[in-house]
Amino acid sequence: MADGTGTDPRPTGPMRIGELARRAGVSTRVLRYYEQRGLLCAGRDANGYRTYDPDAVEAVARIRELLATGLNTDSIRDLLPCAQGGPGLMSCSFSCGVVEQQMAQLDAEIAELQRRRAALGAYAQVMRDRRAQDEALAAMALRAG
DNA sequence: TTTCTCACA
DNA sequence: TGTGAGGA
Repeated sequence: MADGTGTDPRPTGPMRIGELARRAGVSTRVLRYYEQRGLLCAGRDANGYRTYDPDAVEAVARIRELLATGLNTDSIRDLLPCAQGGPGLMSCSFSCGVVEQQMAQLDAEIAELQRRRAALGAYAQVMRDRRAQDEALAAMALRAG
C-alpha cells in the first residue's frame, strides 16, 4: 500500500531510498545527509542504489527525535549506540554526560536570551516614557491654544 | 528513479 | 541542518 500516510504495513524486505523517505516522512536528501554524517547505515545493491533494512524507519525516527532536542549530528552519532532497542536512551554514563552537557548549554543559551530580552525591555521602557512625555506636551500645547 | 557534487540559506 | 540544481 502506498498511501503516503505512513500507515503502510511494515516492510518485509530491504527498501530503496525513496520508499524509506516516504515511510519515514523525510526527503531522500535528508537520508543521504544522515548517511554522510554517519547517522544512518545503508547497503548497496548491484546498481549502486542504497538499500535499507525495515528497521531503518525507526532509526530515522530516533535520529529526528534527537535532532529535535537540539543535539548536533556529531553528538547524535556518538549517542546512537545508546539509543538502540526502543525509545529513549540507555542510562549509561556516556549518554548521561551528553544529555547533561546539552542541558547545560541550553541553560546558557536561555540565560543569554533572557539578558537580551532584558536589554530590549530597557529600550522599550525608555521609548514608552518618551512617547508619554511627547503626548503630554502636545496636549498641553493644544489646551494653550 | 537513482546516483553524485557543489553551492547556498 | 538541510535544500536546489544539474548532469550521469
